Amino acid sequence: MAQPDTVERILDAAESLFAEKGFAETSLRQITGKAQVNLAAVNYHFGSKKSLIQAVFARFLDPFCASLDSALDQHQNGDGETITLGSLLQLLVEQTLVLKPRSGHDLSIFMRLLGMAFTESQGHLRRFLNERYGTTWRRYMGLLQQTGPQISPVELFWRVHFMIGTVAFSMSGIKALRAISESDFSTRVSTEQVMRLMLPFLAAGMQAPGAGLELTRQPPREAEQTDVV
Amino acid sequence: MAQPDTVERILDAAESLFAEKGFAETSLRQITGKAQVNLAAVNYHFGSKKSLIQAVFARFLDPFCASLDSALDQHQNGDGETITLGSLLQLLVEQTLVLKPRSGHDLSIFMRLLGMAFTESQGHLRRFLNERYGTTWRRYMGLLQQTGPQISPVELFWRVHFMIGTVAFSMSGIKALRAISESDFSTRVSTEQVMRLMLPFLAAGMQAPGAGLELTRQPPREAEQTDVV
DNA sequence: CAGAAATTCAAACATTTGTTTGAACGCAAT
DNA sequence: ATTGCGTTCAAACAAATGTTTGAATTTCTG
Repeated sequence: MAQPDTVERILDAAESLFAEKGFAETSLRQITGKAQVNLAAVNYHFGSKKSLIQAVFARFLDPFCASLDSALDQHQNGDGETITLGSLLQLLVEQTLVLKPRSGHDLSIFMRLLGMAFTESQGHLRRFLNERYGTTWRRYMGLLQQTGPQISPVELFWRVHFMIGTVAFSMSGIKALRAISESDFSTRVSTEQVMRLMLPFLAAGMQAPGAGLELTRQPPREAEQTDVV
Repeated sequence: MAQPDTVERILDAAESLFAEKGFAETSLRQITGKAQVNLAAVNYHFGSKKSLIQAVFARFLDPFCASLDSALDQHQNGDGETITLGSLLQLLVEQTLVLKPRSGHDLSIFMRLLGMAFTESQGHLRRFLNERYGTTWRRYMGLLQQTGPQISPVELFWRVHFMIGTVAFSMSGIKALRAISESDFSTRVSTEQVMRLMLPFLAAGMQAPGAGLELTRQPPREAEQTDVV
């Protein structure tokens, strides 16, 4: 290796560009340009643009899920302490904040990418993430259900995604939103402050009484290209 | 005009394709293919792909904002009745549901596009929407503030966007999410049911006590390419 | 019906995209 | 020094994209 890790520089550039403009709107030439490496470097080191996208996610989701998993281990061995919804959410926030240290890593980039993982069409991404992090995710959801909230599993499932939506969306547009917020209220807010503003909103939402909706169980339909997360 | 409105067919195809795959990932050839019109028709009728994107938004935001505006008129003339946060939200939901009637218009498409309007990089879109619907939007935000919630204007501002995030995100991935929900719980939920599940979550979140954050007023920074919504 | 205007169409255009190629380079080990 | 290997580089490639063109066709109008 000649330059201080070409691979890392590509990942850095790709990460921030993806978060800023999306996958399709970001060209390899922009990435290699920003990273100051040769155009062919991406295909040499990663094989393809798709693989690069997956690598970007793997770089922060690998440590995140590992760290979350062990934190869950530790939490479950808390000698009989009942696991509460609050503690599970708190744990998630902690793991998220711990992750930050890497150089210019604004928390918003992390969240933005996470949101894109759900939103974007990119079928290959969803498959990749599901294969690689599905078990951790399902474990967390399972624990969440075990806290015995006053709502049904289905409603809990949706509420978790409502929560993700709030976070992902706010962090997605945070740059533009912050600009409006500033110009309208002459008040500057940091990414962390926005997250802190989010907490009471989310907590209240999660603990709200159920919708009392009659959700009738039905036999699953014939498989219909269920490209599940 | 020869075929049953080429323009309309293009808009229909573009709308559903955009909602499904995003702007950049949708090519004019896919659109014209689905609409069964000639490739050149888009540039002939709309001028460019950008203009087509704006036209797609205008088609449902024009009536929506007009209808919302008059509903606000009517609401404000409610002989002294105090406007509550609840009534304002309720009003928004009503206007949204009224909009549905057009043919195959799943509510999710509407919401998905709305979310994309905030999220996507597409600078031209944000400018277009701000110019065209900014006043209605600011009016609504103003009324929301006048309901005198227990939180600061800044926090209210962010909460509204948290709310939008919940809706937009859930509706964005609703197809995939619904698939998971079905396979995990053998329970089928409609788009409207998801929205109804959302209500208690959102209501509780909006009415939650403030974060109690010290947000210090600061002089606005030098204009920094503030490409505001 | 005839002419004009509007629309559709197939073909081509110029760019941009991701990817591949083969030579040049750098640096370790023999 | 020379060999071998991993890496970088400039150049080119095929495919796809948005757009334009000019003739053909349809629709409207006088």
